[in-house]
Amino acid sequence: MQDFVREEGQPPVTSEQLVAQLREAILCGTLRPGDRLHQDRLAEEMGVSRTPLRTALTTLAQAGLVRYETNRGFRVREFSMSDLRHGLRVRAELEALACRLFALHITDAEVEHLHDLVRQGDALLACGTLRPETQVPYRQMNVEFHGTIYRGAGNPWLQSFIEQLHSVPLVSDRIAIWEDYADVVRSHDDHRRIADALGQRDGERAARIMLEHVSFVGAGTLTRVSQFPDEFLPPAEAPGGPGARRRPS
Amino acid sequence: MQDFVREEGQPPVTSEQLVAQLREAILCGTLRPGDRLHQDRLAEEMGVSRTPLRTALTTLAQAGLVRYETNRGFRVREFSMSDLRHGLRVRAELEALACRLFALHITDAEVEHLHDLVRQGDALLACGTLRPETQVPYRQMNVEFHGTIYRGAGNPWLQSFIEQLHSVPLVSDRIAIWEDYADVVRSHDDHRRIADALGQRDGERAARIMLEHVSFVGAGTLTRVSQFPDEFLPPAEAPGGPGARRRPS
DNA sequence: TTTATCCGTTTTGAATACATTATGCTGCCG
DNA sequence: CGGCAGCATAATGTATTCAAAACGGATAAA
Repeated sequence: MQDFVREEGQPPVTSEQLVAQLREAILCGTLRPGDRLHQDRLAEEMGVSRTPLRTALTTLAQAGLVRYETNRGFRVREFSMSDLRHGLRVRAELEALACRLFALHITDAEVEHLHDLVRQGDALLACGTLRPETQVPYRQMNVEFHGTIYRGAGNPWLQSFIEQLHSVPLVSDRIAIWEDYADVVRSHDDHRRIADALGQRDGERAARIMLEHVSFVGAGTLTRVSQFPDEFLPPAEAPGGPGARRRPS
Repeated sequence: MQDFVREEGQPPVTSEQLVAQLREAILCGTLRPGDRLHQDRLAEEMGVSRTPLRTALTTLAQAGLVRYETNRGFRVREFSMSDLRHGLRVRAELEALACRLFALHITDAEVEHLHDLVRQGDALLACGTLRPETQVPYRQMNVEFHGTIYRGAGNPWLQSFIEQLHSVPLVSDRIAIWEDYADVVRSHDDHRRIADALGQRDGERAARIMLEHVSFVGAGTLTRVSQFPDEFLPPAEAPGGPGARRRPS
């Protein structure tokens, strides 16, 4: 919530730290899509002046997390279903490309790391059902699996673009919504095959699987989002009443 | 270098205009890679205070045209050959994807526009040789051809990423270095075939040609750049003596 | 000769002050 | 009663000021 407030006598806050805090607040939903970002208010809450705050907001605007209109300030960006679909389409394609590139120079150690992550997932899914306490570690494993591949590709542009997409709330695997155990098993099996294909230096096959993998998982997420748009998408005015999310004045 | 100076009594300069001016200066080479961007000096040259200038520089840093180090200021980003190769690889792939997506919903009018651009190129190349005065219009045609496709794809993320790559000095077609007439003719023939394929709604074929097209033209550019690195790339430590643009390694 | 350190200068980063633009209300007019 | 002009308010954009960090050179010691 308003965990922005800075302790007294702390090292001075830099605008870079503000970027991190604001990004976190946006991705966590503390700041909701469409929210107006009053500079004076925010600056006071975060314990800085408007200057570094504006710097941070400018950075986030360029990164696409907030929108800016001249003389009308910043507000948290809203993502339409269309935005999400388009983002997923490109992410799928880029991560597939990452597979092709990675396969060209992947080391045995990297292959082993991927297999290791697959084994972690095996263990988490071994119980035969979706348990709440396995969600977080499974998600971590998933993020690490994808990250290993697109970082390993060794193309800084590719990495940058994929990371931009991963910072979009619902495009990232980070927020994949798992409901059906069978789907998770299938998705995890994709991981296994991708690791195998990369182990055999078959980038094309890995790319094909990755393309389908991201597309399928993303489609599932989008379907669930469209069923319950209130929980994920901006237009939903918080049902918790007007008192919710009130900032201290 | 300091052609920034603003007329007196003009409408106030916004930081967005500064972004445009600085981008232009960087892409044109007025500001050279590695150049330190002194805030006081630049601000005075451009007739504004440091505040909006810093905003503009922050934006450009996020866009990747300048580099920023805390407490050490901004400097024009240097691109290594590796950066350029990686950028081209991704651009080729993304523009190919744009072809596939565009083919799904391209209109007859859009097809006609592409054919029209091809005809413009035909006219410019009709004389059978590379004439200096045709370079600019040919380049404009080229930029418009590619832009029509990747904008027409209708995917904002894809468009954004491609445009990011086009703002990298040597990755963009904007700066393609044409030397061999035969190469230009071949490149132009690629355009013709891409337009044909899109006219037949054959996105796959258009994508294949586009991938090869961008790769081939880019490779040519990179080859020429590596032959005369001094003219395009920064790392060439000027052997012309210590007075020239010295930087600590 | 080389290296380390101190101190003044320069430059950046943040805070404050000022100007400009948008916003919202009131009151008047049709 | 609806609509619009005008003013008061608030919020943004820019300029200026202040503080902290980095740079550079001179000096002193090894």
